[in-house]
Amino acid sequence: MELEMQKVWEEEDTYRFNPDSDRPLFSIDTPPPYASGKWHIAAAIHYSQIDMIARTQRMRGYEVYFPFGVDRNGLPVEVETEKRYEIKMFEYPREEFLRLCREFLDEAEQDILSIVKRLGISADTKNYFQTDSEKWRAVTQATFIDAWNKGYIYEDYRPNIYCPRCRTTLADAEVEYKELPTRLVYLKFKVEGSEEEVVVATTRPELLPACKAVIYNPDDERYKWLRGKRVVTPLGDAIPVMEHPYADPEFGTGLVMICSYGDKMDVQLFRELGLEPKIVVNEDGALNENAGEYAGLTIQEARERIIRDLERKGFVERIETIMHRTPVCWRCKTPLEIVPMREYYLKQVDLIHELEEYLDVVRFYPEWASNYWRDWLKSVSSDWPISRRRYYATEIPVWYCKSCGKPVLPPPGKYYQPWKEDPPYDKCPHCGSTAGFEGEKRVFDTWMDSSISPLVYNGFGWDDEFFSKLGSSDLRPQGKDIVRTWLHYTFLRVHQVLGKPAFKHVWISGMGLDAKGRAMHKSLGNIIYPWPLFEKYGADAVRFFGAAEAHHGSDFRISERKIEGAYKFLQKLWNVARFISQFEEPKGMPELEPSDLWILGELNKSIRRALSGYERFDFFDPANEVRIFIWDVFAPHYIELVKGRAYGDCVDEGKSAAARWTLHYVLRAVLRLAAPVIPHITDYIWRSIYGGTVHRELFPEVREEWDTEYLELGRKVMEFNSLVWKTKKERGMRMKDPIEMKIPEDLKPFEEDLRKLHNIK
RNA sequence: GGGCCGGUGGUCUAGCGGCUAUGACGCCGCCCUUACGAGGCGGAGGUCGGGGGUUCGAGUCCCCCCCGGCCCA
Repeated sequence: MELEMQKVWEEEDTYRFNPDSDRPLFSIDTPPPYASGKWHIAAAIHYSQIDMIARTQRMRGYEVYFPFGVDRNGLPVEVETEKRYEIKMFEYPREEFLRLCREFLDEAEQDILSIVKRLGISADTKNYFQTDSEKWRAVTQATFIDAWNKGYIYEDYRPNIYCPRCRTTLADAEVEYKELPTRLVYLKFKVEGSEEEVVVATTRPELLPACKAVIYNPDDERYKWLRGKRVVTPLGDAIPVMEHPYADPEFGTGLVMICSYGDKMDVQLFRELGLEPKIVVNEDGALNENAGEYAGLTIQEARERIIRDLERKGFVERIETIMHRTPVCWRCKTPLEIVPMREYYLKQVDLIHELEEYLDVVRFYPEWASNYWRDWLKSVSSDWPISRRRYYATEIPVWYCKSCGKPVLPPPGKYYQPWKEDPPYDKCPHCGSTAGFEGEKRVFDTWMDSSISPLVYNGFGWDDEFFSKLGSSDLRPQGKDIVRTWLHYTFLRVHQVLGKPAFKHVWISGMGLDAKGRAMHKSLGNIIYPWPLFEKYGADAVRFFGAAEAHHGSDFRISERKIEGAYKFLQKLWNVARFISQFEEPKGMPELEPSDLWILGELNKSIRRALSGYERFDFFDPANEVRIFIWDVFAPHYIELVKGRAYGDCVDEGKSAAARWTLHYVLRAVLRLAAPVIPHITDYIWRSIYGGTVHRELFPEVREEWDTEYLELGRKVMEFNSLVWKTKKERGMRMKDPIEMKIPEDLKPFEEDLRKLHNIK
């Protein structure tokens, strides 16, 4: 049934976006999933929730632009490709390596697209975007050229976080921390001009050649006497002893050696203390000539060697093994180094204040999720290094004049590959030389591409007319884990390009966890794949679970039990619809009976709750409200109550019509209310009973004239029903058996329906 | 170490100072038969994360701590 619906939607293009519609436009900045590896169920649910947003907006009267894109740039695919073919990127021809990456991406992409389609996601997957397409990359480069012209780009030589394995610099956001066992080596330093010794503990003995100072905490009385003195390292260098609060008296001996560079703190201390760095680690992760006899060794080798040497010479007091919080590469988990390199930077520090103002105008769902971004803005302290020494990414569109060496940029609008192409000019604008140009070999950080998604999707740089209608996207839906990267960078970049907030609405979701509450990771082996669940329960059941399981914004645990429960609810809905479909729907509204007014009042209540949930893009209330209404109220009480009347058993035609009319009215309302969450079954029913598609309908409205006193009485009817059923059971009677019962005075209006239902004499 | 969010029976959830703490899913009995492999009736299951305090009275307000998730240092 679901597959059948999906085919119909595709054939009739149900969700086609018409930019010239007279409805207000609403555009969604769909997260482009990364095309590597297989999707787990949490990702599938995330995208179906985003789909619910799109469907909600359609039913609220918007013309919704819901594009789809696939992220194909960057490290992960390079790593996967290296693994699959057992090759090393830098030892492989660049062109050829790119081809292998593309092959891998095409496969992964198809896997994702098939899941997206199976979920019934109403995005435009026919014309999907790819972040590595010429179209997208040309826009990335155009916005870079724009930023360059506006003075946001600069190149600087400074310490960078560097992954020796991936041979690239990393942004702060790409650094992870891992507790790793490390040896803490206690080294003896001599105090200059005396025979006294002090002991310094370090996890990085191989950086001893780069050691430029030793610090202690100003509150640490043990070392006050060292103030102003110098100490001699085991390698014979005399270096100053300084006070700095960074030194933790509890760690090691309380003395810390400062080297260029062991970690980010070293970088800061070198600056603060005015020390001259001595660089000993090269870009390939090996020590250089500054390391003296250790030159040419890798960091690991140098560490072993220096420990051995120093032990032999008696400089090692002792060695402890500790758990140390080590910065590692987010992708390959290799411990990171700090290496000074020349890199391009995009300014952001100067703009933080302007971005903070957006916190007041952009609406976050849930409201408190804005804290994620607010906190990050507070802690941004350096500009964004945007160049990378990798292959599979957008090239930096710069050539350098072979004569004067100055950078020259091409005009925006085209996709450039400077490492293999000639520039679109032959004379240097700086020196006039025609000596030719050297193409830039570096590429961009992939967030440079993804951070302009709301521009690319909406036509910026490739369809001006389209873009003029849409502007930047209206809503960004995404997970909370990438606020400081994707969300932050998008606001930054769009601000630089347009001078406006990228979005009006930002929707932040929690994470789907496994049954024990852990995130799904390959390494944990706890990944739940979606296909078996689709086959057993269908996409709607999975979607319903995704909506009804937890409030928006909080993490939720995946439970097959609950998905099964959702499936049962869908069955119930199906049968309710089947029952109602046997009755003809009366044309005009007949005069309604108390029972009818009661259920319509209940319906009002449910519509109110559901719509207020939809307004917040929170599907918890809508899903649960519909379920409770159908399952606990409408089916067991109202339908039972009016069954006889609907069939027309010994009642007049008007009363029968009232029941039939109400049944259909409620069904129509409920189907529309549930359509964003469970699009397949609702449309299937809608089409077979009423014709047309439910997905082009609007949400049902509250009709206040139905907020009557029967609403309250109806609750009593439900209690009375229970009482009758219980009494019959106690007396060992069958449900159909006639019974003598007194109907409470206040339920008189319902008397006729009640008598029929319970066969009351 | 800091920030944010959260912590109510196995799971999700109502509750926003006041009766013996909701409801759902799941579980266990019994019953029934239908628009429905569904339903009806009953049942087991909770120190409301812990400890203090405010109050006549606290999941509900305040403080401290613990745990989980995410992020940062």
